[in-house]
Amino acid sequence: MENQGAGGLVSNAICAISRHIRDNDLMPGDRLPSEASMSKELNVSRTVVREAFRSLAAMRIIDLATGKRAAVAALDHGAMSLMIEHGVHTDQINVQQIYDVRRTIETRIVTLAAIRRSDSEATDLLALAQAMGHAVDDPARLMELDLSFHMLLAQASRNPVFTLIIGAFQGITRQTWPIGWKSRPTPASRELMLATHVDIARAVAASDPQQAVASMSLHFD
Amino acid sequence: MENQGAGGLVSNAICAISRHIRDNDLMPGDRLPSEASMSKELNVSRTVVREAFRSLAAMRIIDLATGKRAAVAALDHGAMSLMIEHGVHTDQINVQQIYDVRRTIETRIVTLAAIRRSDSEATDLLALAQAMGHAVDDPARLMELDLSFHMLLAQASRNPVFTLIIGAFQGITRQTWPIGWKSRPTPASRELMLATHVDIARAVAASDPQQAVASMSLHFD
DNA sequence: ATTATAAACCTGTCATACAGGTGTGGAGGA
DNA sequence: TCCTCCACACCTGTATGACAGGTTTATAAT
Repeated sequence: MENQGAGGLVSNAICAISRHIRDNDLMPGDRLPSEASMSKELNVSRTVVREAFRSLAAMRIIDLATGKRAAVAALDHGAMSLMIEHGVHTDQINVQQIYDVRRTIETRIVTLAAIRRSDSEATDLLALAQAMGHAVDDPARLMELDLSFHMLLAQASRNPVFTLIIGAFQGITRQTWPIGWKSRPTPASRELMLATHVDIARAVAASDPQQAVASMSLHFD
Repeated sequence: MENQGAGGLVSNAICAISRHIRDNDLMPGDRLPSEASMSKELNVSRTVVREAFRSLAAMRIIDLATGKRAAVAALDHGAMSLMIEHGVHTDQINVQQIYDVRRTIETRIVTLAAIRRSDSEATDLLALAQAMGHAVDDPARLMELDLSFHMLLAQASRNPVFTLIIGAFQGITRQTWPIGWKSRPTPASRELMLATHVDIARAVAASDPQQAVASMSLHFD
């Protein structure tokens, strides 16, 4: 992929495994060679192969499980979530910047979702928005519903990259959401926030992109 | 971070190291404990600690170097790039979808860049756009200039998350750019594409967000 | 005080061993 | 012939010990 003959044996092994996936057109779920056969093929110790596998697993490119052989992984935002959290904790990213990205992306997402959503997504979205209204007194639950709402919206956009990015923000959002909630102390402002979600869901269900964007803008103010 | 008492010793170690970074407020460049001391503290073998370090290094959360102790890493898109490439190679993402995300994001980027760009960024951007004009016959070089152009634009937006995401697309773009270039065979259409970049650079230099967005839209058509 | 050198420390890699999870094929029964 | 169950082969997870080479630090010599 990038390092070929240098950079340490582990890097080489990572490249070799990645190449193996590409060259054999492996799809998610397909299994890779065992550590032993890999180490024989590359003429390195099992240690090296193991560390390579671990590295790919950390990036969620492959799945590891004891006893079973490694398998190609499906798209997953877990690793990206950790990376974003790291950036925030080390003051390289601030929450406001993430908010700006989310606004940019979710504006596009909601447009696509209004056009491409399936019927079941429309109903689920509405159900989530309404469930949020019933969880005003349970912040933890409310937060999870909020996260699910935006995640489902992203899925409805039918663009996995959007889903990936929104998912990548979940980790840090879980840690900062309560702060935002506390900054909205009056019942009126809280009701407004919940109403916004219902509006978005309704606009998406009605396949009305413009109304959806308008509601989303409100949500981010 | 997430797994506490379960999921394998390596996961535990990863969490412990992450926590160590957060609890001690380590900043990029700060060094972590050695593998040996870590393994003693966590009561696991050095093998486990090593695999944990490797995992964090794969996500570019820490930097490893032989002889030196591990250090907290600066934000880097290398890992995300690999993840995106993996998604494309396994048919979980298609290039068109990435294009849509780029368009969405770069439209916002160019607005911010027009507002927040430094003077040197404005000059560099123009220089890059013009250099592209002189490299029409050298596709490889042209591509790299193109990538640098959009990367610099992202940096000028003063939002590292945008920079991160644009950077994450570099890997796959390097593999698909030539295809797009070939689909633009006539000199006229190629000139147009180059002119678009100059237009963007000029609009950003002139601090004219609306013109910048207009030029960017053209670029994506 | 500066510099050269040696010792201490650290990571990269290997070989080996063993516990425990997984999958498969074959033996035996219906 | 087909199904069930089990033992065995295979595989991963973890530990230990060893050694080569790179890095840092402390020491000694100038």
